[in-house]
Amino acid sequence: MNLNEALNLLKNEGYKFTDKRKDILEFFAEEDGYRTASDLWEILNKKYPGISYDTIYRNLHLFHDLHILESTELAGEKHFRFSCGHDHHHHHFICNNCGKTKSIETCPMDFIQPKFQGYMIESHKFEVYGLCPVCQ
Amino acid sequence: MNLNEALNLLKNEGYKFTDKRKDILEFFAEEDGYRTASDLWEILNKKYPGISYDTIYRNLHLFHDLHILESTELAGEKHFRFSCGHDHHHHHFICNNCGKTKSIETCPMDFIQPKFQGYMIESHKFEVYGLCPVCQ
DNA sequence: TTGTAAATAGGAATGCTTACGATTTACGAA
DNA sequence: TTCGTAAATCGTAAGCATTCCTATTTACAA
Repeated sequence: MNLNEALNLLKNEGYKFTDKRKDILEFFAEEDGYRTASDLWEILNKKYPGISYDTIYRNLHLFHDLHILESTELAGEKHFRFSCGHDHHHHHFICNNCGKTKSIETCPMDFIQPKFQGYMIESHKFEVYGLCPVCQ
Repeated sequence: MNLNEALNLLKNEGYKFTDKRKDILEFFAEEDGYRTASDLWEILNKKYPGISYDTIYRNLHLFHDLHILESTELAGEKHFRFSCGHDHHHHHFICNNCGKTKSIETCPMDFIQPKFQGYMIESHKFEVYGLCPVCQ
């Protein structure tokens, strides 16, 4: 997923193209890490003073539903990042300081699946937290 | 960790012994899964009508700090369970319906640690979600 | 039995998120 | 290009989990 793919997906699904949606997608396309709704609001409010939180959250959910963004919960707050898992399943290391991520290609489910006979597995979460080389 | 160990730990650390603390610990000792603050409030309010949420949260945090309870975040809400990780590190399968858990002894960090040269790993989260045999 | 710090009650405040009526806007059709 | 309409946004209120605060009560040691 990149910026153009996301813009095309929006158009193909029949959603309207607005400056704010473009700027939201550009924001996430430029970031390589998890960001919160208020991170996004801080940036957009410079260009669109008084932008509604409704607009922020509505579009975050829309983009998430369209799989343009993926999300995770960190410290009780939802965080979003540009989706990078369209072509292959993987997990993330997430820097506790800057929010930037590093892909982890190994999926622990490959090792433990056999141990869950009788259980219906619906999803899983594997994330590693710490400090990236830059933030140490 | 069991109920008596928890009660002794409380006493040894100099905390006062109250009926509410006893009942909170008994609640978690009887449950074998993750429960929320309001789950707990629902139960305690029967015996102590009007019990303050302050009491609930203050004690949940106390017990968590004392490692009597462990916690995780599910669907935007903090969940707590009696700690079972004192003697050995492990992860959990968590039933999406009843909250009950099953231990996972395999830790994915054993496989991926070498791939993080230059990164300072501080913590990790691995949880599997689905339906337990009873809830299917 | 009493003194005191700890614990609790009751309720207000906070922070993130969602909801909603009124207004504006994107965009296809005329 | 203009117009009509559904979609998008605004401004603000409400919801929910959680935290905070002060007055009151309680556990427990002296």
